[in-house]
Amino acid sequence: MSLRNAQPARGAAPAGTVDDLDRLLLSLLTEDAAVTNKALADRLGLAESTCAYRVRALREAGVITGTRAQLDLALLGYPLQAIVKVRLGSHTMANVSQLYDALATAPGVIQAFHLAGADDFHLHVAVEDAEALRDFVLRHVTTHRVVRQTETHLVFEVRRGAGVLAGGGDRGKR
Amino acid sequence: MSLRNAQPARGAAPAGTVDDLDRLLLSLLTEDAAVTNKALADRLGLAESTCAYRVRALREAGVITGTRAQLDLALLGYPLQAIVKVRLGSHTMANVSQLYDALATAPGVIQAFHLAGADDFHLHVAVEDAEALRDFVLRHVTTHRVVRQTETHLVFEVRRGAGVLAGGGDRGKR
DNA sequence: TGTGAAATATAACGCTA
DNA sequence: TAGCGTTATATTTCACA
Repeated sequence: MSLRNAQPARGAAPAGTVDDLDRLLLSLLTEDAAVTNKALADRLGLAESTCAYRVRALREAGVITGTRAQLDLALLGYPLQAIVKVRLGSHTMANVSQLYDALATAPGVIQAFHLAGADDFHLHVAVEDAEALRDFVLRHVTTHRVVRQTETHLVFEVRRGAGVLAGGGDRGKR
Repeated sequence: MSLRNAQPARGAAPAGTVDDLDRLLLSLLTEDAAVTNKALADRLGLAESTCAYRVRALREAGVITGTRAQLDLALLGYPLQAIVKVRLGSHTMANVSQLYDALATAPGVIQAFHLAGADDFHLHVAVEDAEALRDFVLRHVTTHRVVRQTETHLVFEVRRGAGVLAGGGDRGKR
């Protein structure tokens, strides 16, 4: 079980299998990646060595891509968040990918979504105040010639969702 | 400087001040929260004790709200992502907050945005396939009576943005 | 799975500028 | 007051049995 075998074992899934225990583990790590291995092992009823082994395997398999610190943006002086919808006038490959690069690296952008549909991109941004928001759009979005239209919506609140591991193991059995 | 004083010092900002060094620190921790204190200190040219001190202070001040493991959703079996726009028919406080709770805890939801504008919520979801996406919308969104309309858009790609700390210290000087 | 050695983190201290 | 270096203690990690 689990993804210890990167080599195509018998009838296993291509990139290794993640079992329910792994899912529980991942679920706990997405809540708080700073938990000690001991605490993790205790909560799952595993030996510490086994627990550490599984976590390392998940990391090496690429399932865990990294761990990041979460910041309180308001405390940092960026209390205003918005979604900026971006529509292009031209959709050549070069245009799109170049703009995507520029948008994703613009200061204040938390996440950049490349979408199918009328909106090409959704930018989730955090800024100091309304003026900074206007500046952001004018400076980093509408300056690009390919951008035909933008629409900015205030974000009242963002919540982390339950994620794909919700339920703790009853999903993914298809 | 920095946020050692939670008490309202002279003309300082309410919750303490975050200086450029703190911002650099935070920037590194948002990239990889698993770095050792020693590595952090080395990279910033700080003494380990000082570095640990500042990180702890940032944590206690609430600037760092936690650390989370990032997962490769595709590897986990959820290769399809979408933005589900949700519009309500009624906007009473109770309706909105109750629905928000339900949406944010629905399995598959990565993030839930509560927005100003025509769309009340944007849900960023990850699912197994197109069928699961349809099921998600029918089961967890349109079932709620207050939901008047939904619109689902495929996500081609999501990128982490530069964040508010981009530039490493030249921002926030207003 | 359990164990033990090496590495690391934490907290407290005095000292300096 | 912020930073530094040191200490002692607790904890973690890693390789191996």
